[in-house]
Amino acid sequence: MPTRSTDLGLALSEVEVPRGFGRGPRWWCANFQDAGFRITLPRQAILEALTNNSTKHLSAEEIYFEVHKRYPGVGLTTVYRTLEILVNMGLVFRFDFGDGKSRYELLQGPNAVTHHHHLVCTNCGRVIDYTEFIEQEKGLLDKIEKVLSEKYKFNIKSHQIQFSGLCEKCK
Amino acid sequence: MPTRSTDLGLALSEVEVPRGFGRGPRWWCANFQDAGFRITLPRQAILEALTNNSTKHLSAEEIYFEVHKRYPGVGLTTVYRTLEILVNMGLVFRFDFGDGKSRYELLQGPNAVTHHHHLVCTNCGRVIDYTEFIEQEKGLLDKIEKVLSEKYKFNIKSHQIQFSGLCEKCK
DNA sequence: TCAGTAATTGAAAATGATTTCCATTATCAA
DNA sequence: TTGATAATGGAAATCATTTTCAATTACTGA
Ligand SMILES: [Mn+2]
Ligand SMILES: [Mn+2]
Ligand SMILES: [Zn+2]
Ligand SMILES: [Zn+2]
Repeated sequence: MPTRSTDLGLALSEVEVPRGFGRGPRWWCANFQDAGFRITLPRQAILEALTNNSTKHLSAEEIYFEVHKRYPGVGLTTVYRTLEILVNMGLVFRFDFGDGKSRYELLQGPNAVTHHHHLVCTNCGRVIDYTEFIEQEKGLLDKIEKVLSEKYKFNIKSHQIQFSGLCEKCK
Repeated sequence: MPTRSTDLGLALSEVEVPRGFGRGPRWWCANFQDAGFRITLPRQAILEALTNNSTKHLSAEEIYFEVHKRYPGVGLTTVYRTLEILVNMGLVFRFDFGDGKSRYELLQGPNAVTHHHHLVCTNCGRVIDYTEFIEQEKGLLDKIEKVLSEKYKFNIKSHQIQFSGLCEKCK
């Protein structure tokens, strides 16, 4: 018997030695297993949806719709639950752009978008990712983070820079 | 008759020529009048609550409680409505620190807190204002703002920098 | 391989912040 | 002082998110 398999039909060798992406192996399985969480079909589906839309800023419901196309049995509640886990594990970042719902962005994996910050239109909600000056931002923030961590005894996990205003159409 | 008075009992000379603060004259009246809004008792009460708590990060309901102490007739709905106006006028900034409710900070007036950014505990919700490196941050952000405004045709109104992590007690 | 056990799930109900409605009241220009 | 209309507050509606709970499923250990 070359590979054992789980009830999900996932070859364990894939779980243990991820190599590709997209339809293929699952780079994030180790994260789940290490944290004591199980690998389930809904969780796969949700990661897949995030991966296939890594340049967007999907809400929980939008992720649910995305998942629903291929896995109609997955519920919205599970989407919320999985997103919470992913945020806590640091694989996903949760944003609030002021439209009343949380929005999520994949931080890890081969398909993750590179480090960037945001420009948000307060009128229509449009969000632009920008990477201009990102190195300078990163340099300054690293320095600040070091000082603040020590002074305020904070264990800093992440940062966020956001500009708000009116986009071309809205101003 | 030296000064006329409004139905609110506010001497018009105070409205037109604000000079002090706290219990006294109303620096923000011009903002409301210029924007075509009326000066009302609920609005005074809300500005007063924000002014007397400018170092906190009150939610709409907390502002409502604060207002309620002195003006029990003012409703929560009006607090929400007034906050929206204040945010749009740029007198108040709306934050989301991840606890499910918006929080507000006074930006203008003699009692406003100086320009700063935030450190947020994702576990207990504690928020720390920091001003370390604020000049360097401001310098860099101004430069970035100039470039982004032009490149993306955005009319940038404000920015935000936020660090998230665990505070001393929670880590 | 397989059963036992605890984790996970989906649907429905609950929650809670914010918004909408609407009849009444108050501001303020004339 | 008065009239047009902006503003108000309470109740009801909305809507994103959370909770509940009985049924299902993944994984452990034999
Ligand atoms: Mn982004
Ligand atoms: Mn602050
Ligand atoms: Zn816009
Ligand atoms: Zn804390």
